[in-house]
Amino acid sequence: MGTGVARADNGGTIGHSTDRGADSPRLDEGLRERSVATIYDVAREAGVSPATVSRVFNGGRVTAERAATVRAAAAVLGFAPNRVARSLRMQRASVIGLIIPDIGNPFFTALARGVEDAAQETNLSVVLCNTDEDVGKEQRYLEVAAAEQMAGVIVAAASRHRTDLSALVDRGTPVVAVDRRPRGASVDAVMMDNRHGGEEATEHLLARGYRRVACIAGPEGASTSDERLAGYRAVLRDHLGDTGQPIEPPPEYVVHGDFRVDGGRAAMERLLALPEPPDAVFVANNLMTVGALAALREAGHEPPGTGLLSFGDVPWPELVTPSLSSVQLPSYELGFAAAQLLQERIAGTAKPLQTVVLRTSLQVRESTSGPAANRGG
Amino acid sequence: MGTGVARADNGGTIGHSTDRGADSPRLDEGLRERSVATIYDVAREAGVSPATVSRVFNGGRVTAERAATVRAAAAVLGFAPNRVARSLRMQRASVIGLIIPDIGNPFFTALARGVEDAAQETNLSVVLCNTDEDVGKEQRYLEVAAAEQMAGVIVAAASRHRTDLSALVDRGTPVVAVDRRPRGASVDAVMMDNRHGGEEATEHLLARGYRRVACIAGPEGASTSDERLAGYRAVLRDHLGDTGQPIEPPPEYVVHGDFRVDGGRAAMERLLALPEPPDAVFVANNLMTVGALAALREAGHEPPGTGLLSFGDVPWPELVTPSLSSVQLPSYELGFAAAQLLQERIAGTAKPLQTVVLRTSLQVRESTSGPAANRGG
DNA sequence: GTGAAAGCGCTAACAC
DNA sequence: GTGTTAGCGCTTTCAC
Repeated sequence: MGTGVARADNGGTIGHSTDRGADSPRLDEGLRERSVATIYDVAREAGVSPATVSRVFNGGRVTAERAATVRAAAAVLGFAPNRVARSLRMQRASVIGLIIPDIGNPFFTALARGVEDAAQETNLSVVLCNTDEDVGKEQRYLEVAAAEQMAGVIVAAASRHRTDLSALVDRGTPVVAVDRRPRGASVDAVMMDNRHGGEEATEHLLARGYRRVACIAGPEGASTSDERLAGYRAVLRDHLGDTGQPIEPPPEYVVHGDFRVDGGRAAMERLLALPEPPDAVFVANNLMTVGALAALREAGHEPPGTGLLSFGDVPWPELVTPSLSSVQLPSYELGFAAAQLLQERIAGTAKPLQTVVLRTSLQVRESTSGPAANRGG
Repeated sequence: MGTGVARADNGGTIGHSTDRGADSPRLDEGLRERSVATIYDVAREAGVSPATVSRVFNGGRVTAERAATVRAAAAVLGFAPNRVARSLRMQRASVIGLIIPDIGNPFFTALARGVEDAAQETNLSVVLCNTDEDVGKEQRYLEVAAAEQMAGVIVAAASRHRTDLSALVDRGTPVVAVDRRPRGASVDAVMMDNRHGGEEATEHLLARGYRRVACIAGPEGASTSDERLAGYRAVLRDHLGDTGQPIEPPPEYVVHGDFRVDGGRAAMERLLALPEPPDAVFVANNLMTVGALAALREAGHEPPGTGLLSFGDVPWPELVTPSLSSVQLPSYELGFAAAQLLQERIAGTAKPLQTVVLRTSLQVRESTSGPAANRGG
C-alpha cells in the first residue's frame, strides 16, 4: 500500500501502481522517461477495478455510468492501452502485415492502399514491409511477423519457389497470398486473370491491324508471366490472318525479361535486331514497358507505328506521349479483397481455402492505333 | 510435476510448460493452433534454466558448450523468441516506425530504402505507415507507434502545424523528423537545403538565357515550399539583366500549388494565361512538374522553348521527352541519415538535439537548354 | 455487473 | 556462469 491514493473506495487495489518515485529502481538506465498510465492507474483514479477498465475499452458489459467515469479518468491520465501487453495476453497483435516485393512499383502501392482501406473497417493497423524482391529479406520479415504475433499477413511473394510461408502457417497465423501464390502453400489467394489479360491484349493488337505481334514476357517460371504469355499464344494460335491462314509468329517473337526496366529495354532491342522486327509488342509488365518504350524511341520506332501495349499501366501514364494502351489491373481491388479475406480468417471462419480471381480490363489509348502501313493510307 | 519431462536434471523447472494437452483450456476458441516453443521448453530440452536460454539469444555470458546445447535444443523445437513478450519486458519493441505522407511518391520510397538500409545494421525492423497526407490517419499511426512501444519513429510530417508528435515525445520515444519538421517539435531532424536548391535552379535558368522566370511553389506555409521559393526570389532580386537593370518578375509569376499533379497543371495554366507568359518555370516539386509539363504540352509550349526545371526528379524520368533538368534530392541519404540518428538516440546518446541538412545538386538535362528565341540564332 | 487473481513469454536483478 | 524469481500491462476466468 502506501500509494497514498485519495479515493477511499479503492484502497484495496495494490500490487500495481505507477508511483515510480525517484528512488524506485527503473528498468532502463537511460533518459528518465515520463511514466505512462496503465489500466491500474485509471482504475484507481476512477475507483473501479482494472478488470472494469479493461471491459470499458473492449466492449465488455459495464454500466453506462461507470463507463463514463472510467473514460473520464482515462482522459485525465492520457491513458492509451498498451498494445504490447494486450498482444501478449491475447496471443495475437492488432496488426496485419503486408509484405510486398517492390515498394517503388505503383502496382504494389495501389494494392497497399486497398489493403489499408479494407483494414480501416476493423481496428487492425497495417504495417508494410518491402522485400525488394529479395527472398532473404522476405524470410526475415515473415519471421518477424510470426514473432510479433501479427494477426495475419498478406504477402505478394518474392519467389514462387523459394518463398516459405511455413513459419506463419505452422503457428496458425492466417496468410493470404496476393498476385503470386507460392508453390504448395496452403493459403487463401487473391489473383488476377493474367491469361485473360494476355488474350485481350493480343486480340486488340490483331484487331487494330498489326500482323507481326511479339511478346516481351516476364521471367520463365513466374506464374503471372507464364499465364500472360499463354494468353498471347492462345490468341495467335486461333487467329487466321488476312489470307485465311493461321498466323504463326516465329519463336524469336517471344523474349523473356525480368519484370524490370532494363530487362524491358534489352528485350526490345533484341526484337528490333531481328531480320523482320515485329510491328507490335505486348509487354508483360509495366516496368519492362518503360524500358521497351525507351528502346523503341531510340530506334526511331515510336508507337503507334510499332504498336505497344502494356500489361498494367506504366507509372504516371500522364507523362508519356503517345499515351499507352494497357491492360488495366485491379491492383487496389486485389489488396482490398485480400484484406477482407484475411479478416474473415482472423475472425475465425472455417471456410475451405479459397482463391479469388479478379478480372483485368483493356484501356485503349494512342499507342495501338494501328501500324504505320495503315495510317494515311 | 506432472510435466512428464524425461530429463532428470531439470525436474525443478516448473510453473511454465507448453504441455497443452487436448484437455487443457486454451485462450482462443478458434482453430486449434500448433503450440509454439518458449524459452521454458528450450530450457527443459537443453537441461538449463530459462535465463540461460535468454542469455544465449541475447549475447549474455554463457559457456560455449552450453550455448551450443541450447541452440541445438532451440533448433529441434523450432524455437523463435517471442518478440511481444520481449517488448513488454523491455518496455521497448525492436521495431522502428517510418511514417510517410505518400507511398506513391518516389521521393518517399527512396527515402524509405535509405531507412531500411541503415536499420539493417542493427536488429531493428522497419515498418512503414502511409498517411496519405491525412493528419487524422497520421495521428492514429503515431498513437499506434506509441502503444506498440516502437523503439523509435521517423516521420515525414503530413502537416507542419497540425502534426502532433507529443504522444511519442511525452513517453520518451525517440523521434526524428525528415524532410519536414513540425512546428515546435523538440526532435532531431534531417532536412535538405531547400533554399540552396531553389537558388541553384533559378541561377541556372537565368544563365541559360531565360528572362521571364516564374515559379510554381508549394502550399503557402509549408516550410519546404517557402524555402525553395525564397531561394528563387533571392536570386532574381540579385540578378541584373542584360541591360544592367535588376529583373523584377511580376508578382503573378509566383503561383502556389498543392504539391500534387493537378495543382501543377492548374498553376501552369494560370501562368500561360498571363498577358506575358514566362519563358521558364521552376516547379517546387516533382509531382507538380508532371502536371505542369502536361499543361505546357497541351498549349504547344514544349520545353526547352519554355524552360522547365523540377525540384526533385519526376517519377521514372526515363519516360519523359525532352529529358527534364532537375534539382537532385538526397532522398535516400535523408532516410539513411535519419535512421542513423534515430539509432543513436535509441542507444541512449545524450547529445543535444540536432538538425542535419543535406545538400541538393543540379542535374542539367534537355528541358532547360535555352529559350526558343536563342536557338538556331 | 464487478472484483480478485492468474498468467501470456520474456529479461534482469540478485543470490550463489 | 548459472538458476530463481519478480514482474512488464493486459485480459479473462471464476466467484460473488
